[in-house]
Amino acid sequence: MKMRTHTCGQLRSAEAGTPVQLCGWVDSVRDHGGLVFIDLRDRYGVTQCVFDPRDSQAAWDTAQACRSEYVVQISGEVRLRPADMVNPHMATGTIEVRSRSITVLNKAHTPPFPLEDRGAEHVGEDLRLEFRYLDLRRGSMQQALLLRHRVLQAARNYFDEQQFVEIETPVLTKSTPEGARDYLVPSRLCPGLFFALPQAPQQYKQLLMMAGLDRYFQIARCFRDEDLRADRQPEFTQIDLEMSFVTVEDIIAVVDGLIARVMQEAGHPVPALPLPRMTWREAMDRFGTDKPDLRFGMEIVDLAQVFHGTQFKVFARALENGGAVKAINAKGLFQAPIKMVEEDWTGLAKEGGLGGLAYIRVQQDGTWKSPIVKFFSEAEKTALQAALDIQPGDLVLFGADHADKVLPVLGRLRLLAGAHAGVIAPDQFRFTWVTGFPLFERSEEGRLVSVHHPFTAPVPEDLPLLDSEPEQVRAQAYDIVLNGTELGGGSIRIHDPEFQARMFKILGLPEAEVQERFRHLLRALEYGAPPHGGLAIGADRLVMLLAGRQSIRDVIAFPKTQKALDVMMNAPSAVDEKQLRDIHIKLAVTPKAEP
RNA sequence: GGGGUCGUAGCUCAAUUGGUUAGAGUACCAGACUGUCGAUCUGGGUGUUGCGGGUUCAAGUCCCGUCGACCCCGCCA
Repeated sequence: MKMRTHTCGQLRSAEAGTPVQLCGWVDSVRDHGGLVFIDLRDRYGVTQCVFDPRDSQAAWDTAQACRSEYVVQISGEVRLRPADMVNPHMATGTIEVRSRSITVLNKAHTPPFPLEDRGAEHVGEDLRLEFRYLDLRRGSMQQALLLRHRVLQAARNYFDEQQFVEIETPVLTKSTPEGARDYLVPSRLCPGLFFALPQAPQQYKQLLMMAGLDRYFQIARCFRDEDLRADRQPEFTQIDLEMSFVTVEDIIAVVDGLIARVMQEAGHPVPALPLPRMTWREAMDRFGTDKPDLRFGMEIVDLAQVFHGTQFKVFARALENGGAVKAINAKGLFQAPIKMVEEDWTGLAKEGGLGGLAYIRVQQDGTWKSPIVKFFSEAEKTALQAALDIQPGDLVLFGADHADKVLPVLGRLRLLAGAHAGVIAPDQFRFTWVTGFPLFERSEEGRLVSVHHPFTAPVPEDLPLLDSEPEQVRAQAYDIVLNGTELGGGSIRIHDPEFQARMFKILGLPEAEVQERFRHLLRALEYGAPPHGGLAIGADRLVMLLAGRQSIRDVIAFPKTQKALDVMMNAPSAVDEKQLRDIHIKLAVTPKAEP
């Protein structure tokens, strides 16, 4: 005999008269003294079960003693509800189960927070995480996990159709000091040596191309020991892929198809393909960021022409020093609190290295209120109005300094202004590719470092600049961006061992270090490496955006808190002496007592 | 490492200028009720105001420290 014949979301009018047995959680008990109603819940839905003492006194007794979240088994018969008792808000609202017996499979304490989505949305997240198994009983959390499953399943199907092979790569691997901080795992068999958990399967997937696997993908867990954010967890999931004998165009086409498939699976409008593209330079100039949010305007406008030869010293000095004067028009925000503009936003500009933040508030009658307008000539005002399409009610924000300082500041102000104005449509999905990233940038110490990673191939026509002006060299790298979030990125890799060695040299890596860290890769390149490239998409971020959530924690079953703690399992935790002895570790600190 | 918001009943929150016995909704408990479905009605407060110290006649409120959650900067090749 099965424990249940149907699920709690399954029964309809067609089953009227059928004997059924249901299992689930007590969602609510409504005790009328005579009749008792139990709403029985499982993953699939809720079914109303009615207990009438005239049907079974024993069942009625048990039913009225049930409490929320008891796990019960109910058997009875499906019955059509009278027309005036149909509940149009329930999928199973046309029927109920006339119950003849009920078994309490397990009692339950009163939950520490309400499990109805209505009451649970404002519950402290730390409490939800401590009792995550209860939090995950909630419909909205189950929907999120279900969407995640469907998106990943759709990705698997898509890649399978495209002749990709799913291959697992090691989780115990080698530390790579560049990039993010590694999670380390001590080796018991090799005293004093450590594995690292992978930040990404980068080198393994390249080696799979050299193995001739040609098209690889993996839903890969990755680990980075860095500080957390709403969209960053120390362990996260990438949809990782790599292809041989391809150009940038081939990879973008495959990912375009994946995006379309996933959007369809999530029930969102499928974007027209190919997805739009812009260069990194254009993204920086128009949006002040390499991950532009295209859901609203307020784009950055260059004012070098407008203020050429201006009397306003701040702008004149910036332009004379090879800098820039740029602005955004925060449309309609002339009444933004002056405190926000002069303290929060100006503070942000100063953090970004600017001297301050100039602004104009355009009153409804068209007059410009601003500390700086008095320095502008009539011609400048006219040109400025035209350049920024200034209308009554607008707020114009200026930045004047070197472009690489001005642009990021205006980019961040644009996002704040857009949010403040409420013009960022939450239900829109605006994808864009960003291509042509610089290959190198200068580190704080002035050293040349890879923007992406040291295996990234340069754009061929920029090769002559490699030694003379390395910072002008563009990479064959690309990011896929959705609504201002970097979803993923990748590149065409270097497949020539001599060129790869030259790259390490340009990056200033000592030969000994190259040998220690990358010998396997350089050697593999010498045994017949195909041209190849790939990309990785942040699966958590993708699902978060598709689900309309604000945090990736909402689409991860068991996420960590901002201090990277698992407050349900209470991890990390102290270990005993013997465990430490086994792995040859001596603690330099006494662990803080656990909470 | 830095900036910010917060911490009061199981949960979500309130508590005037520092002033009586810390309240409300909900949950929970008990009772009533044969058609409810956010059931209803009656009754019940279940509290280490995160923790430690200080100021004061008096602290949920002010000060110092500390712990924790969240958001952001740095960081994330």
